Amino acid sequence: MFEPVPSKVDFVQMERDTLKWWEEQDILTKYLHANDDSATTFSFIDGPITANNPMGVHHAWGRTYKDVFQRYKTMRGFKQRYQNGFDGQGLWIEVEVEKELKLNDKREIEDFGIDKFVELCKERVRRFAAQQTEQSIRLGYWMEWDNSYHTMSDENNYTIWRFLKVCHERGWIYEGTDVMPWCPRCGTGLSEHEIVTEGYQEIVHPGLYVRFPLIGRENEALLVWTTTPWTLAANTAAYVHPDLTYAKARTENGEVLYLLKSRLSELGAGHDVLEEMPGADLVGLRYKGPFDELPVQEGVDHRVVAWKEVKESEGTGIVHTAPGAGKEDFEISKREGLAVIAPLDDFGAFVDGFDWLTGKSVFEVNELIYDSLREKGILHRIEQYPHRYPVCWRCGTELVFRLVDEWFISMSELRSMIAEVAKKVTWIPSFGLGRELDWLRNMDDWMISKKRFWGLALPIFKCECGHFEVVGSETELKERAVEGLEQFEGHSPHRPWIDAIRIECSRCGERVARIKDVGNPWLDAGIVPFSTLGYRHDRAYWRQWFPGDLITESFPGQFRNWFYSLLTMSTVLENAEPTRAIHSYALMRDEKGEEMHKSKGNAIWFEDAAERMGVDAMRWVYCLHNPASNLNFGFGVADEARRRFMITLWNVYSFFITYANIDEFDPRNPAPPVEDRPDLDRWIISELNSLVRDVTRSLDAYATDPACRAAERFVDYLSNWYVRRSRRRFWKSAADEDKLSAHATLYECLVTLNKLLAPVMPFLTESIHRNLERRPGAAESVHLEAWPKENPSHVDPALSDAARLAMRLSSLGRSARSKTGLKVRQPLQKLLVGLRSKNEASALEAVSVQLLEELNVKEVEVMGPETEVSSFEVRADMARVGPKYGRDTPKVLSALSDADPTEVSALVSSGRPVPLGPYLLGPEEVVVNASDKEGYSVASEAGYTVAVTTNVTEELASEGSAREIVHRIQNMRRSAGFDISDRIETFYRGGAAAEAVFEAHDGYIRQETLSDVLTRGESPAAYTESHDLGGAEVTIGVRRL
RNA sequence: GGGCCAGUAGCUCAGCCGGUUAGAGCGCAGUCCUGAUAAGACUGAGGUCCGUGGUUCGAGUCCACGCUGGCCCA
Repeated sequence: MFEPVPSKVDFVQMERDTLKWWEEQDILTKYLHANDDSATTFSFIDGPITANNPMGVHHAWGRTYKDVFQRYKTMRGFKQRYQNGFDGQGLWIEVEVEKELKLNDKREIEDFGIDKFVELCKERVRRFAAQQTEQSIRLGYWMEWDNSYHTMSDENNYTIWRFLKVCHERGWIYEGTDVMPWCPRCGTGLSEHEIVTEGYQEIVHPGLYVRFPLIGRENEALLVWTTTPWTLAANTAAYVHPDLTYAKARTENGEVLYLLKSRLSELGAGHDVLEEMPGADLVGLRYKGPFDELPVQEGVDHRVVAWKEVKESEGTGIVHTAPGAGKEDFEISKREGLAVIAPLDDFGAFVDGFDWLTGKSVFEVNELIYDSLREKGILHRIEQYPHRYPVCWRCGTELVFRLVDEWFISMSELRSMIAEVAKKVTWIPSFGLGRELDWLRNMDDWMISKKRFWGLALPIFKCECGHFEVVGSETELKERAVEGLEQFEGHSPHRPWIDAIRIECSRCGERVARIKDVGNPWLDAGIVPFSTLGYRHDRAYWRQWFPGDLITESFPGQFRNWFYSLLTMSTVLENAEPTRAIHSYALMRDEKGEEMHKSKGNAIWFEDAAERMGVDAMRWVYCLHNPASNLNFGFGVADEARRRFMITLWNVYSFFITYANIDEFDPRNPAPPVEDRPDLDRWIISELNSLVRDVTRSLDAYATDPACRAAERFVDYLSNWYVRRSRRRFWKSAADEDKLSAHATLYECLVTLNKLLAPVMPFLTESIHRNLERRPGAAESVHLEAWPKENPSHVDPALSDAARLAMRLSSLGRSARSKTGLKVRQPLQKLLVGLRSKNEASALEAVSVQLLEELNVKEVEVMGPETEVSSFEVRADMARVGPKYGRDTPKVLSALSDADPTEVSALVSSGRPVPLGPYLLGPEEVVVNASDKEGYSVASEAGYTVAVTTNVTEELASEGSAREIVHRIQNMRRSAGFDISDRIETFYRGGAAAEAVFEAHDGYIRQETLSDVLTRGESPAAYTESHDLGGAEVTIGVRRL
């Protein structure tokens, strides 16, 4: 006996129960070790999740993929590592800890104590790692949770040292001066990766028009435009576009100004153009700078320089430049030999040499700058200028561009090496490779340093003498250390403890400290295929698991972040691909397709989602989706998944259990051989085996969506055709071979389907498995079962075709019937079927009984020429005609359209070829649709035609009434609260016509309603109702026997 | 300015190797069925498959050039 299954189900409660059962039975441990002795391995490398906040539903999406692929491979018998990872070093952690401590900037962190601060960072990571672990378990994500790796681990950090050492040995590490985007609050530079991700906001800045008086041209000035007033203090040059036309114009108040001709409107009305010239004519002119009185400006030669990127669409076409405060400006300054003035310190305040500006923040000097310009009489105008401007992606502070010393890995040699490695990876979706290569072509050298506290301690020791060294391991550090080892001992290789170490400069012998910088966090994640696989200590183990078989991560961003760092580090260390396949997916949006934001209120918390929609539904939505496109996620779509798929599946399962229990079906007994079962059974078994094949192929290719779509189609077949068509086989009283066959077939379908679904919906399938699978040798958990194997000998395309034909004809038949307005309960005499080709006649033969039942007709007949259908449409079957006749096709088509359709259809339906001038079309090459027929209701589609007779004879009407009566009695049985299998006595009383129906169909009514006897009259002991039967009143009573 | 991706029904999306009559779900209007039932089936309305040109007997599908949107880079 199976546990009875309620038709209504609380999936969420079921998930909680299943979680508890897994825990009690320690199923996870059994799963993790299921393939310990397997010779084949599958190496999944987990991209570490940032352990800085609770997990969201977008994380759940990615973690579902990770889980699904690993579960699938487990069922396939692959040995795996199941190691989860947490990412925990870097600025994003620092920012949150700063908020918790209410610290405002780097100086306050230093006052607070770097050691305490760093410990709190570690503590935060551990806290959220624990929470994310709990959430992941709720998601049904099965990993070896007490073996998760951390990027903040010593091993991870030291392995990065090893990588940096190799880079250094190849000469790729250098310290460079560059203008970098800089966050004055965080006091650190941002790499370009960080700035492009989420770094821009719409901000209103002043658009400032300033006159730069030309030297040697009295009363003439350049009209210059800028949106960053503070940079004027560091101005050293002005750009013009050499090819554009500039104008010299006199304004109403007599000033003579130069600017782009197309921007003359900036001067307002009433100006006179004195002269026009190309920008090239202005190049080389000298001007008086706006802040020449500042000490730093002493001796600076301000001149006009050509630059082809000057835009015509904004400003004046004359761009002020401060090479110490702009990235492109700095590059041009190197080319043109311009003076470079670096105005800002770490916190965005002016450095020494700026007189009254020194010590003031860039954010507070605008008014002072305007006053000074006004005083000098060179301020022309100020306007409001809204534009997109970069902000710090962690704290939202406006960035400044600042001249700094940072550490880089040179990409000039590596670039092409990485590209070659990238090509060895299978990218899913395939455009991933193109994106990665595009990034590789365009990227600059990799800036690896960050002037912060919590992160990889860059093992670079730079001496006053200019020499620097990279330490490659903890052993080397201890060997080289000449000071500070005692303070460091017992600590992780982090600031501040590691900063105590001094080594001896191998060039000059001085004692040298580590540079203060920490590392770019993508180093932390990129080293994982080495650090977590024992690269430094156990090469044999590492070789067993490297390269990985698969990683999966959200692609926006990762091409320049994790994918990039993985490829780079693996190229440097081994010149090998870190993973054989990279699976990636797009972004999650809300149900309306808008970005999810906590502040917008449309974000969904993982816990809410898990408790309201259930994680199986969530996982199903994820897996059904094409990962290359954004996923619009919410409660509505999950609800739909539950209704459309899960409840349908559950209903089939519940149906099976109900009848299996009634019939005491025992799956341990031998089932009838498949080849002896009826067509319907062999058909669904065939579909099942095709499903096994399709799902297996899809998951082998890391594609969940085609697998899920195939499963949906199968469940639809199972529910809306197999069970629907088999119901009477389960209802009937006789326990014969046919019934056993039906039970065995449905059982096999459910058990096999359940395994196929197990990776995607681990909870529902576990619940079904535990109830359904009682056979000897079955695993206690579905997740410990072996993956089903396709049995090709059970796949029969002819059965599939026949079933599809039956479904199609049924659908057309229902369409034809619905036009008559007669209920399906009313039997009709005849069904005429027009087939697309003669070959389908045998298929029709095979399914005609199903059609009779499904459409409630007495006979089915193939439509022939003798059936007098009044009008036909004939068409060529292009899939056959096109390839056969090639360029003659148009002639064949026109000949066919000229022919008489009635004659053509007569030939076709009798299976004879159709002569069309020089051509002879085979009957299978023509498609006939019949559109109308006297006395019939017709429906036609795609070459198939179905017609039903509309005439209801007295006999048919009586039978229809009998069916109606059965229907009413069935409902009464339910209203009376009888059990499905209760036997009853039925009483009836009404007019003569109605009573005649009972008498004429006595056997049928008794059989259908489990009535042992039909009694004319009424009984007080019976549950009694009055019914209107085609205008006549009938009183019916039912009594349990 | 360069690269990548997408554009199919009101919405969200399928559509394999080109086959002439393009599908699903949701939504809308209606009908039916119901011993799987807080489901299900069917019917209907709704489509210049972004545009233009090309290849082909035949193009939603392949090619070229555009347009629009998104992402990335400059």
